[in-house]
Amino acid sequence: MTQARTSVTIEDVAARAGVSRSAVSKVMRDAYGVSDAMRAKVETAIAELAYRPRVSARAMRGATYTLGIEIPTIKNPFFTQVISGAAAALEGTRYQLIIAPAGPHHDRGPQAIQVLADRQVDGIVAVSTAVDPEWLEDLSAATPIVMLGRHDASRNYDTVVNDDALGARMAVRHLYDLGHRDIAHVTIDPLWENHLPIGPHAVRARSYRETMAELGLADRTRVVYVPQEGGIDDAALALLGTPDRPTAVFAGHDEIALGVLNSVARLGLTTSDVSVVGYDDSDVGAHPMVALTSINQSGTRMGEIVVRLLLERIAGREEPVHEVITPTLMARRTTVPLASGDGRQLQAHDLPTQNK
Amino acid sequence: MTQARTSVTIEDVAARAGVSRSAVSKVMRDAYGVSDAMRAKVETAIAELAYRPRVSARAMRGATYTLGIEIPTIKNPFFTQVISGAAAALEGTRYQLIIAPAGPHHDRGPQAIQVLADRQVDGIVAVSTAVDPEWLEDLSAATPIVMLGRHDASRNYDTVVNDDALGARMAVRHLYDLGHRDIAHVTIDPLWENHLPIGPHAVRARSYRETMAELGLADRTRVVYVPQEGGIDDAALALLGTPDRPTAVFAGHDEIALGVLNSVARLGLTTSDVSVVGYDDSDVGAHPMVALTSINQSGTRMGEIVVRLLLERIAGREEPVHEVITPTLMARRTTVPLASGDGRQLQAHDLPTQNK
DNA sequence: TTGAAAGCGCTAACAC
DNA sequence: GTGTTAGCGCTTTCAA
Repeated sequence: MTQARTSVTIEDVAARAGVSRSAVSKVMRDAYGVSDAMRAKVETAIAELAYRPRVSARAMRGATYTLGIEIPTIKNPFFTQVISGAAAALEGTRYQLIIAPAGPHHDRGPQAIQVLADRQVDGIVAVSTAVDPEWLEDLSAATPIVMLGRHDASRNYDTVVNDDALGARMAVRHLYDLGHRDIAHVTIDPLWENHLPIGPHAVRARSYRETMAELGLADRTRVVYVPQEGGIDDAALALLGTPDRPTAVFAGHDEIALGVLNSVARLGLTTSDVSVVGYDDSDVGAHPMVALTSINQSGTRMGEIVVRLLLERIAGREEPVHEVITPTLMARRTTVPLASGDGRQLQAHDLPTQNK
Repeated sequence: MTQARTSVTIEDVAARAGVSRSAVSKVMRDAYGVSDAMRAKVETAIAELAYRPRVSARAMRGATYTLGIEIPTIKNPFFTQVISGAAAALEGTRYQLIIAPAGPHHDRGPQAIQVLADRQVDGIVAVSTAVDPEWLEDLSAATPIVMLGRHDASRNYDTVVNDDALGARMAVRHLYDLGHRDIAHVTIDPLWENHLPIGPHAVRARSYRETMAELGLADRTRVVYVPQEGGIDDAALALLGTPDRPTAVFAGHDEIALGVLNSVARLGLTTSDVSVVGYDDSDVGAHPMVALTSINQSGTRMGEIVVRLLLERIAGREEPVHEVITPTLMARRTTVPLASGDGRQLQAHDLPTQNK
């Protein structure tokens, strides 16, 4: 009885409407050369049969009208912001978005991108920087690609990056201006980024070192690496559990910053003991109960830009575009002047400013 | 010069290996009847040419080895937990996961599911309850489907639900045991669930009412609806900004609970004035700086189960399965005894308790 | 303006 | 054990 697993094809629609398959195809893609009468007939038949063209079949000749986005992990809210922005930008177009998460293993980025390519998407947004440039060149020859957060330039693919060097500098200087000198940087293990110096975290780390040096704090420079997922707490506890703990931490992203705050709390400390700055300005961090000072790089906006660039590429643009976003510092309660006692939690004293 | 946009096909591999296309196909699917010698030759050719079979072409005859998951919004961390669980369960299989977010519009669930069906995925996990049962029957006749959080039963699709009635009861009783009588429920607008009484939030709301009635608090019952995305703060401010504000709030999920806490803070109140319970036990809520009391329904575990059921269906199971998960209460700092004093953050006044 | 026909890259009978 | 062949559902020349 169950006819099951068989669905209506373009052939059925053609029969119902009393026209040819190609006629139906033309109507669907509103191609040139269809009379109003035929269009009406076909559209009726489509509606009556609830016909849905199969993307797979279509992919063999034409486009899939699908854009794919690869993200390292769905757990990091910055990436969900990007996705929201991208989805919003696609609203009203005939393109759909599918998402491929790379997951917890630090070498799965290329695999997730490949998953999208195998599915013949019309364009790919990729976030992982752990991708071999050569492989990327090949891939981008066959499919339009936009890389997010990759600090290099290629003739074949577009890039959208935040000015990570500036963001890191702002974070460090903000802490410095509050009187902090012992400023550590906690960031993700560079293994994740395949040791390439072009990922956002590599750039932030470099800028952190440079800024510390500029401020005459080269000897106070301390970088701690944490695994991509999990393990943040252990690393933070180790850093903060020692007598010579830093008075401030600049975290590579908000998730790490939250882990650091977690450890601060577990050690019975407060943000008067350890100031914390994050990166991404996620909703969670912005919540009044957390009030995390953070660098905003507007994931939503980046998502929108990324989609725009991809659609331009699909429409035929050949020259590469490399967009740079300027970040903003959002000062909140997790950064407080050094050596302050507290009210809400702080009063002002003067800080020894040892500028040159 | 750029040969571009043309890639290696099964034909090329066959030629390189000096065998037929079907031989290559068999090796790829490790089907029966290939000599070791041939296998070796073919595998070499595949590697040398970096051949990737096209999922679209494969979809026309066989399987896509792709599972699709539809979620209402990527912003709700519970869904990202489910995705993580599902992805983990797929590790080591040849199946891939793609994600289709429905986005901010409350009627886009079916559309997102359709996106997956159009792409010929081998199975679909769907979360939206705003789906016409009849349409679902049709779809599930053609593609294996597991519905998450849908409190109904069908012969064609499997379901995985949390015992939402129990969870809501636990939340209300927990507050009651702390002395609260004025307990409001803030949940998402039922429009989102298409007015069907089978969605998790509808069930929680019903259970809330019933539990209140059982406790003799029928006249204290108060339900406030908020839009799916955004608008939580406004609704919460309106609820808490009045003199007869409730002393406790049971929120439909953690995101809403965070919004309520946000409003609590903005009104200059603390959780000593208003206790808050959430649902989902998200990472954010569990953070020590938030310490949200919540009902845990283990999204990760649900994701794993959902994948297992789907793979069983694909393997041929016909009889429907309906799994029910038992939730757990995680008591944390956002729920405090009514009228308690205490060190951390509050002074006591006495409240007029007008019990029957 | 319309339709016939030739594939797209792959799988699965079926022959050899 | 291996190759031949017939499509899967669609788009796209190219004739009519």
